[in-house]
Amino acid sequence: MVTLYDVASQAGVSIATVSRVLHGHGAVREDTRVRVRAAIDDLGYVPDGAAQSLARNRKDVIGLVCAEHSGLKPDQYDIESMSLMFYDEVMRGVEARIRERNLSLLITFLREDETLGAPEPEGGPVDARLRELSGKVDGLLIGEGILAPAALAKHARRMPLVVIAGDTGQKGTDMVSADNWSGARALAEHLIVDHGKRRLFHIDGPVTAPDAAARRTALQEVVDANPGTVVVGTYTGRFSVASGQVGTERLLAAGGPLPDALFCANDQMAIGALHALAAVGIRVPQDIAVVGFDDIFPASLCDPPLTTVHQPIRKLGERACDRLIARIADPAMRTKLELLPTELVVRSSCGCPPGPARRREVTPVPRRRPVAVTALAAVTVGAGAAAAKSPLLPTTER
Amino acid sequence: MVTLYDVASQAGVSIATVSRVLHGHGAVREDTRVRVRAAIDDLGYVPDGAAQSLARNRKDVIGLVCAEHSGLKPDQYDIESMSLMFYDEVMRGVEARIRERNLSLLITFLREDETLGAPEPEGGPVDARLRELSGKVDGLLIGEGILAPAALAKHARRMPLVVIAGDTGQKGTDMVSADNWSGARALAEHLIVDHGKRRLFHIDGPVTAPDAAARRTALQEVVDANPGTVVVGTYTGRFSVASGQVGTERLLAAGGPLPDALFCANDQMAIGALHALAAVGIRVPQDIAVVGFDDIFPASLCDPPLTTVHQPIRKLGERACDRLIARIADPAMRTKLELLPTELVVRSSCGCPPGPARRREVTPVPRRRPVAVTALAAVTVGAGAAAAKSPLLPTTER
DNA sequence: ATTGGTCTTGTAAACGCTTACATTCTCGGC
DNA sequence: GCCGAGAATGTAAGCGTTTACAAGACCAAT
Repeated sequence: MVTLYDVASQAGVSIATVSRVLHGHGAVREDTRVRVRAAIDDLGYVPDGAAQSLARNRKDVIGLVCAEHSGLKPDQYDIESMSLMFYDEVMRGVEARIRERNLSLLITFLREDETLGAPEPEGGPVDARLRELSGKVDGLLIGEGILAPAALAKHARRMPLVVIAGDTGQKGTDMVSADNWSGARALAEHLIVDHGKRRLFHIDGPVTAPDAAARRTALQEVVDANPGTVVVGTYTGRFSVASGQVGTERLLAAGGPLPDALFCANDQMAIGALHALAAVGIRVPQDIAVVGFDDIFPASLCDPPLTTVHQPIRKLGERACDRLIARIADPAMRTKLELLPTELVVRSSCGCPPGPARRREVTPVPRRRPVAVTALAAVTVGAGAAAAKSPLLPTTER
Repeated sequence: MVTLYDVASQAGVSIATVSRVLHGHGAVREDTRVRVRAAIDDLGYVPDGAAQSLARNRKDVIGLVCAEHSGLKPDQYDIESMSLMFYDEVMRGVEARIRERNLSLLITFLREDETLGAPEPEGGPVDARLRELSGKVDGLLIGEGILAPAALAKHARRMPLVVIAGDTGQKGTDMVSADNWSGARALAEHLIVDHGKRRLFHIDGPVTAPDAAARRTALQEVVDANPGTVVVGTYTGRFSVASGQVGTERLLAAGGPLPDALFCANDQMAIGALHALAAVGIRVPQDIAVVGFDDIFPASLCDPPLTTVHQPIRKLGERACDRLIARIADPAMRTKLELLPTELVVRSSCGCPPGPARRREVTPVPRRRPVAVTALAAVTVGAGAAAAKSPLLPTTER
């Protein structure tokens, strides 16, 4: 291994001088600089990262902790696994930022069996992995749902840490999330206000999922805000295609009039619903509208193409990274939650005419306390949306 | 920051002893061990990775260098971008191995504008990034097509390095690739031997792509080996949906009898072909068969589902990682190329009946010099395949 | 020549760990 | 009680940087 000493002796200077020309810090006479550069090139010297970290007292490395969905067969993609791409996209966002600042990115996947399928309380293997990691990085980016909020907060106290797509209710930890709530509102309003749907069936996500909660609340609020509208039933799914299908089959088996629309908590379940409906010959969107959430890739491919809400995943990574870097620079900074706007993606499963997807960024709706929302929404939000005459409806298109 | 010294003084021992209980190396009396452990937990001590690396003279980090396809709009998946998932999958394979051995994974994406769209000769920005990286890792995994073979070989001489999906012709560098050649042979044989297709049109990949070359050669060999079979034309595409579409339109515009099959060098182009065919009402597979390569996710979703060849991408990552670790342990080891078997995925675009995909691992065909192949293949391979009566044909299914 | 200032360069002390070697305990056998 | 062999522990020398500080070189002004 070539070290500073080798370069120094080859160039006939001290290691301090070599270090200086390497970083352009102190003043170095032109001819010395040239000599040193020559020696560096000649020997093919590359500074040792570990020694630099030790001397500088920073690693210039940030860690990204992802949850791996292990049900997936290696080397086989399927619709379920599309949610996996979430982290791939986050990673690209993070990496872009990292690189601009000449840092490095350390990746760790946590398998589902490690995370116990549910956020780990504390002291478990994930906790240990995180501690171990903390010796190698300046800060950590961690996905939601991997560690229980309490454990997360504990780690955040010991090292710079920001949570990606975290529970927006949780305070005291830096977080960057998509504005699920406003996105779901926009989607519900599109269905209710723009399309005049009145009787909605809700295929909900797991009760433990914070994003499902946000979407659920938003739907309920929009329904409450629009008299005459009602959620005729709810099925609690598990975010999988199969559960969306089962939920729909249950609905159909129960008999009674078909609801106007199926509001699914994610695209996978919406796709499941589409399957179930197609199986019994119910036409979408003529007989019933179906909408999803997330805008996973197959959403644009299914029949009919799915109206959904797109999340700014890559941006999530970028912002989380920015936040982390800020936190590293100033550990005393106030923690905060940052909500990124989502995008309403209108295709044809909602009843809009077929054609290329129409996209509209959802302006964040300021969130009020539950009581206030119900009261105000009837006036403010409902009326506002109606007055604005959504640019996504066929009549206003173009 | 809590250091060994803090723990040592808290436990009333020397730092050497703390280090010993930390790693269970030397003998430590039970009560001391307990005292030290208590101090560690108490202070929340975590060893500093940089200091460890420096002292141990190894980083326990390996780097993965991926090429990013920059044409992609952030946050929007499309068919083209599915090839991007290649690295995501490789990464998972690598990470799995890395973790078993308690190493860390450092990720770097190279954007297309950095890689100049083509393998960089030497001394360019990628070269510099790689050198820089080499100070932070014990070894590097790098994707094919990022750096020109010569530059790659130069780096390989300076540090442990293995190429993923590299040009299988290149020697002197460790490489792990999928057996494109055997996969393409199997696919071509399925079309020609099993389905009796005689007149094939080839939608080829770019001349610069080594994997396209392997597939091209394989096709030609199978054609040569089967008298009466002919490649009626070739269009050189660019691996994109659009180029597949254009190629097919050209073919149609040229008039003349329709070939029996379209042999596309990747799935994206096959999907483009499907579009072009559907646009003029030509039915697949009744009027013409179409096959792709890679088995990207949309291949199973398009109409009809695409018969193609699946690559063991995750395994590629695993094996490359294993190889790198071996190389790090023994820098003098002979370099070698490892070919991983591919899988023939039969859906219905080839003319097989619809239904779930039938998969069959392709046994590697020993590669002979061009002359020998042509001579022997007519007997060995052709006859062999016919005798075996492919288990994928409808008649032999089930 | 001396002085004082600016440039340029060198010296040496960290940084936090591992580990070879030295030292001190402990204890059974005498 | 003393010896010697392990066992347990401590000491200190690295590992390759960065950087504060010291020192030397050079030059203009005195």
